[in-house]
Amino acid sequence: MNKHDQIAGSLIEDILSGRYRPTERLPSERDLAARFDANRGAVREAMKKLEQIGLAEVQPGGARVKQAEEATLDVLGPMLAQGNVPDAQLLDQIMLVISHLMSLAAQQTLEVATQEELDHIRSLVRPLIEEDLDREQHTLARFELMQMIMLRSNNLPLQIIARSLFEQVVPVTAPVYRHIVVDREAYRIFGRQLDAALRNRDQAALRATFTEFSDLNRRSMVHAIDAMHTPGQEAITS
Amino acid sequence: MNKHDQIAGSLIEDILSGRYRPTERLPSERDLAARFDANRGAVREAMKKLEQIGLAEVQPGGARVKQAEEATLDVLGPMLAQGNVPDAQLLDQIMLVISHLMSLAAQQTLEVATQEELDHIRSLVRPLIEEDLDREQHTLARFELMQMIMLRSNNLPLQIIARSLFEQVVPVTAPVYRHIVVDREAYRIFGRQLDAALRNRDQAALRATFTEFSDLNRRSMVHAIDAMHTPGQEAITS
DNA sequence: TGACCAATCTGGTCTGACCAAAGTGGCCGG
DNA sequence: CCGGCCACTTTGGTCAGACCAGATTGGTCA
Repeated sequence: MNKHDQIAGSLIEDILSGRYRPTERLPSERDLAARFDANRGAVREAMKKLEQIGLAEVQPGGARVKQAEEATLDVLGPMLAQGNVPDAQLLDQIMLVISHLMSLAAQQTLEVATQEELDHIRSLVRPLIEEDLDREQHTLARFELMQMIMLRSNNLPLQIIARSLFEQVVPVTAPVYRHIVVDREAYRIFGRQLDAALRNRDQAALRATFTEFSDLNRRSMVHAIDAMHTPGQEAITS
Repeated sequence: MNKHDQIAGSLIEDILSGRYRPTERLPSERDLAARFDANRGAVREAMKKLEQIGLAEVQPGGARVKQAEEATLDVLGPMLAQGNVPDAQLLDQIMLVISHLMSLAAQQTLEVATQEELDHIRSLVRPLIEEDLDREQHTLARFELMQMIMLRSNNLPLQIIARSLFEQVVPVTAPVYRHIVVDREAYRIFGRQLDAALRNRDQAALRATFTEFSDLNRRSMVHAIDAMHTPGQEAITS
């Protein structure tokens, strides 16, 4: 791995775990270079990364630690990655936000999308209702549906936020997916409601349904993580 | 100004204005260094910034331009700053998202905040109802109220997203504020509804009211920008 | 014509140096 | 003994030059 990524990762972990506290000064770049047996340039790259994430503020005279509330979205990934199992509460918060953004996107889509585009979206809903997809296919179909709705909302900020959140969440949740139980029947019901709302161009119904749809994703995810905390018989194969 | 910020700014403008198109290769760092009469290190810093914003992808072999949909939230600021007057549609989209996030935050706050915290929030609503604030004070009071609700929602991702969006919006909208007409009476009405919803811990009412509250902010902002497009002097009708 | 290969170009990294500004501690005057 | 001032040290910021590994490219040869 890159040396500056190692350094950044180590510093991020130090900060998130509380070994360096907000407003505290970080060691000087030269000291860090010595500690990590690295070039000062490598340390500077690492500090740049910390600054980008929003965990540190680098100024002539020294760098200071900032608190998570002042950070950027990029801090969520490292925060989730702390510990063996992703933090369920934080993940729940993220997915709650995603859920509401999806709902907003659906509403926007209904406002601006052409009939053809709506029909295309409905064609993405159909497999969730009719076909008997395995877990992977089902997950893929859900993602595709959400992506398309985001795209058709034609709302750039919305798209960017949603994608950024997904990028933070996906890497840490990927290993969780094998623990997720897909409630196909629930998705079928929501699929039918979604389809009807799209067909009738019913904003209120669409919003409500989509909120439930996203919440279903959310609950099953958080549920799977809780299950990982209390491992059952499923041994993790290497 | 920093040389690498100049370079980054110039490149960002080039990309956003379409002089470099997505998937196109950017000139090599050495070429850019020559063009801007700068050190390659400075160019590299600039490229790091482009990468952070998400407008370029730097790889061994060359850097390529990415499209805005693949960028990060940080791209919104530069996008808004393009042109003399902020893009009204983009700003409207951002504030629509903010509006919904605020509504979500209000709902969350109602769920998790203590009675004392709720009372504190109500005390922030009161000036909007009772006192006769000038434009600046009124704006400040609104900001303070929104910040507090975000804080009390106790939802880190929500706080981060909202703050990030504000950071993108505030610099470009600051000069707009003098054109904003504050509809105090409308705010009074919403203030009373907000206060009632907080007092009764009425989630539905709070969400609905807060959506309207945020939408009022949104509309007045977009309206002010439209006004800037057609300056007051009734010179020539095109 | 198509596959292969070598020259070249690219970003990635390192070294070492100098500068301006912020932080530090000692010194001097009150 | 205390407080303000000043010089010194440390810090990040910037630059120049060099080398490396991998990607790109264009020519060559089968």
